[in-house]
Amino acid sequence: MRKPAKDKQEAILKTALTLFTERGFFGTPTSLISKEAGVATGTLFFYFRTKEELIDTLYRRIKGEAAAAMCRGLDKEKGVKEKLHRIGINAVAWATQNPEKMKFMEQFAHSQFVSTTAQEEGMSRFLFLKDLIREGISKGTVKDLDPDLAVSLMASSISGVVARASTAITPAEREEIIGQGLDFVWDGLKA
Amino acid sequence: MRKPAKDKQEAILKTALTLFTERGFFGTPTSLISKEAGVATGTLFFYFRTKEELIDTLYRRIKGEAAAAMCRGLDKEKGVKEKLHRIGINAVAWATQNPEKMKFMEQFAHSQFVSTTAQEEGMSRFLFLKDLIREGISKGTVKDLDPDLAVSLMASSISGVVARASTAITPAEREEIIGQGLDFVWDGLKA
Amino acid sequence: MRKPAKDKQEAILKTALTLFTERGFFGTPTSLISKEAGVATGTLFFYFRTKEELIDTLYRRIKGEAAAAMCRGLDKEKGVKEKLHRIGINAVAWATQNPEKMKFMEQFAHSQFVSTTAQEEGMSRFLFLKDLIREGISKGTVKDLDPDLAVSLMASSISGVVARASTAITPAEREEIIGQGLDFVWDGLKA
Amino acid sequence: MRKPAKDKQEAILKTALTLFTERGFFGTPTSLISKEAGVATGTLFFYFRTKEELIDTLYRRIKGEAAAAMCRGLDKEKGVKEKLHRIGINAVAWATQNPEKMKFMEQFAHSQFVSTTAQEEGMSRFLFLKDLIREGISKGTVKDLDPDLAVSLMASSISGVVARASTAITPAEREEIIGQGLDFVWDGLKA
DNA sequence: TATGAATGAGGCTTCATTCAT
DNA sequence: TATGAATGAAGCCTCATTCAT
Repeated sequence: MRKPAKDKQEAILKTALTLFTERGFFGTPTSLISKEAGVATGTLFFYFRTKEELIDTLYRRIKGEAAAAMCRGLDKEKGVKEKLHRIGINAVAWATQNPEKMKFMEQFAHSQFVSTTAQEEGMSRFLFLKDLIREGISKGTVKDLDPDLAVSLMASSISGVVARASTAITPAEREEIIGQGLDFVWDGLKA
Repeated sequence: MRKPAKDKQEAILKTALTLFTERGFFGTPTSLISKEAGVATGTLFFYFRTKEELIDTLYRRIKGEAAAAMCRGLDKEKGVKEKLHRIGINAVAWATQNPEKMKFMEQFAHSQFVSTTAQEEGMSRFLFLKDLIREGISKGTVKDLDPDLAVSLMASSISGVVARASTAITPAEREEIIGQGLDFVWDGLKA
Repeated sequence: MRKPAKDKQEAILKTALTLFTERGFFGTPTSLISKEAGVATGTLFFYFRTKEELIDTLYRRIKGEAAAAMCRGLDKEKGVKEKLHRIGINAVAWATQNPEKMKFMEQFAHSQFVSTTAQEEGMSRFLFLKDLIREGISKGTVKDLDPDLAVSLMASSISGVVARASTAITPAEREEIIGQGLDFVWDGLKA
Repeated sequence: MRKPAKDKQEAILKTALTLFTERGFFGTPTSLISKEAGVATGTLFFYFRTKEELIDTLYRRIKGEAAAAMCRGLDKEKGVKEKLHRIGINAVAWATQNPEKMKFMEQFAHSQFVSTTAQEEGMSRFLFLKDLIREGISKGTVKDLDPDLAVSLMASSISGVVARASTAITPAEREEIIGQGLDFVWDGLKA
């Protein structure tokens, strides 16, 4: 029964994500991860040399997933405004549908001590956003502001929207909140 | 030799703030805090029953300081727009001038496992902001959006501005960034 | 009852010596040392940062003791022969009376991986032996051989004597063995 | 592709010898041995039931080799003196030419916790030496000393010679050292 | 108030060994 | 014969916390 290769690795990653978001990186012993994942302690360290490597791997995966989700259907949009809007919708949708992953990423971003390599590597995936902002500025659709600031503001605003949206009671209310949030961002950016 | 009592407590708090922002809550042993603060290990636990209590105390203090800083000169402003602008300026100024404290608060906000009591208590200090937003909406100066969302967006945007501002090289550049950031917020909120 | 300072440190060193000689460095968990010494696990690491540091400390101590024992009464002897003889007697006597310490040192000397610093430092204590050999050579009492070789041969021969002496049944037999061993060394060295 | 079977077993033994002398028994994980030997972890345990058995096998082999080397050309020598001298030359030559194996044997001899069976079995190969000493004593060529002591002294002296010889810089220097060492032994033993 | 030696639960990681293939 | 993923006991060490002084 040693067939389903990598099955255990997946189980570990999945369990780790849940536990980390529930209890934090430091509140989650590796022993608990392996127990909940149904594998031996040694198995975790067979797939990930250290706890930190496990966290990093998780981060890279999720960051990739998020980046992919944000770009979904992006090529169908023509104007900068539409593209930014689509990105916003995608981002908020992904974050709302994957609250654990969102929480994980925020925890990661704000934790000292965890590998900065992964942090920087993750950022590189969002360079296209900066380019989009630049394009908007040159076309006169977007205000003439610092592109890095614009990216930073978009990211943090989405965070803010998601935080509020997650306390919404009805789906309708949540939709409403999300719509208002995206308007805020666009009104803040447009020329 | 006539050191005012509580001197050591202050030393502990000050040292803890620095170490926590440098190394994170979990990367900072209490033994290191006491050593760097120049007191014995036991002394720390004389003033704070647990490490968590030390963190909480620090949080409450800083949150109070931040709230006070945000309100500075607020009564001199008349309109809602002016008031919101002043709050924004104050907030960004405080965060920029107290990067350690800002970093501490963000770390605190995103760490599971640390007391939620302090977290909620801290939030209560910002209720006045919500009232201000409501006032703006009723007067027609501010968009008709969910007040909680507005507060959340303001807070996260300020975070975004500060993150970008902290990478600015010249003071002039920083001022520029801050100005653009505040414009973003207001344009996003105004009716 | 926290008075007898350093008492626990001594207990740890003493227990460690016994256990290391009985079970080897690697066959002796630090947890066993602390248990047998009647202290908490943490206490061991309060006095010695690592297991290796404990081993090193023990080594340095014992090496110092051995060196001191070898020199006992040395100034009363006049000729080189008498001095070498006294050193031999002292060395064998010490080793025979401190079998644990002797075993510890041999184990240490032959274990890879343990700090070489202590090993070299220990050697320096025996430089006087080399000088004595040199003196004997120049006076024509000792054969003209390489002084380093002579020191090495003395040390290893003493090891050989002790190994055999430790299997002696009666004290008289042991004395006989020791006498023969010392004769061997001197006959091997004399001009 | 027609590799003679047992090829892997040889590779394991060879690699193990090198690693053990470089890093010690406990500093060498079986996983490292198999990796360096180019075989799977399981393969090592196919040929040797336990790590200890691997060490024992290595020990027995090397001890046999050493014993054989010591006896080389022994039947051509007539007198006891000549025989002892030949043994000495052979022993030192073997040890000098096989430093890894020598180091391995010394490490083995001084490590507690490793099987004593092999240790005793190995000793039995050197009984002929004791007989030779006895013969020398009865013929009046060798001092009248305890034969066990004599064997012990010869073994340890050879160890001492090798230790010093291994730090020699030129081959000529080494030859010189070895010659002096053998003289020491004989002068120490002769009647 | 202040000290710092002492505690011990618990964390991360290693590694000899097994076993299904 | 040979593989290597999987196991889990056990090791070293950390660190929040206590308490006698």
